[in-house]
Amino acid sequence: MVDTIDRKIIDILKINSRLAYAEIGKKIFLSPSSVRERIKKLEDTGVIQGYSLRLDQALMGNNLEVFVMLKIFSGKFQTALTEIESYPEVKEAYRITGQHNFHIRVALRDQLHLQQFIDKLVTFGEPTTHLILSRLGNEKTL
Amino acid sequence: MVDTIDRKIIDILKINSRLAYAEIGKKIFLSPSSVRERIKKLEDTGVIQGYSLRLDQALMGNNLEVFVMLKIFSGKFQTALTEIESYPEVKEAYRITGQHNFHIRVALRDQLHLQQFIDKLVTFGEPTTHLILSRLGNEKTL
DNA sequence: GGTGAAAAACAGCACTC
DNA sequence: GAGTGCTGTTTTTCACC
Repeated sequence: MVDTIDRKIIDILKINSRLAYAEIGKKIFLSPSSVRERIKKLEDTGVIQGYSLRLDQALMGNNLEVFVMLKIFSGKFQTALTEIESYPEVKEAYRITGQHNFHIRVALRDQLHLQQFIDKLVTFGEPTTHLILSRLGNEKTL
Repeated sequence: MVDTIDRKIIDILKINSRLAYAEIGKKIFLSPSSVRERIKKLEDTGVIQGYSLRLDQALMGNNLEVFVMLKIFSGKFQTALTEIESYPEVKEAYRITGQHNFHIRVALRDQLHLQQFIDKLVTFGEPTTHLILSRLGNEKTL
């Protein structure tokens, strides 16, 4: 379903999804229209779910990035789901196996903001927080 | 530095970074050239670090996604850094505070692939693995 | 998968406020 | 400094081979 050429295109789009089809074509020796058709097919079949961007959270005014693992209180699962989805601070959220039910990455302005955020979480679960010191290799995908 | 209009543009690009400047302009009542100028400035100042895409890892042939927390053996820190960066299975990697030194998200084909991956990690650290059951709200940013 | 032509989008710059 | 309009160039989008 996803062949070698598709993978090459995807690898290029990972690094820069705004590249012109013609530019992508040059790299893999394919005409712009063929590149476009393949990308369209990848979109239609759902392999490519969308196009996003990498941001510098510090320059966005968020000087604090943390992971929060959440152990949800019994009966609060649905609440947790809706709440987590609604917070703009949450950049990624996953349901996971293990001691905790959710794993989220959060971008915050400062310690006070973190405190306020934690205060919201404790109403439906028990959070464990880890600070993010740095991110490795910034050219990967979602 | 990043004002309200910039934030609106960023929010639009988060959802679809391939939108034309004219389309973005329509949404926020700004001319295409102004949108273009603002985006260029955001790129130049480093707020926007690049453009990427959201993939369906299952459709990419990776039916297993996991988080791995790594406690690096003493003296193996530099090795860990280089190794982690080099694995194509690693989709995101962070240095964090707490019991573990690294937190990585990994996409794998199957259980065997996971086993082989873990085998590589144990040479420089102690891994703790959590399966990812699902991802919430797929329209967020890196 | 490629080609070619029309339509759209982009990049650069001069101009206004 | 920020926004707009204009212009040449590039890219996209088709129908068709």
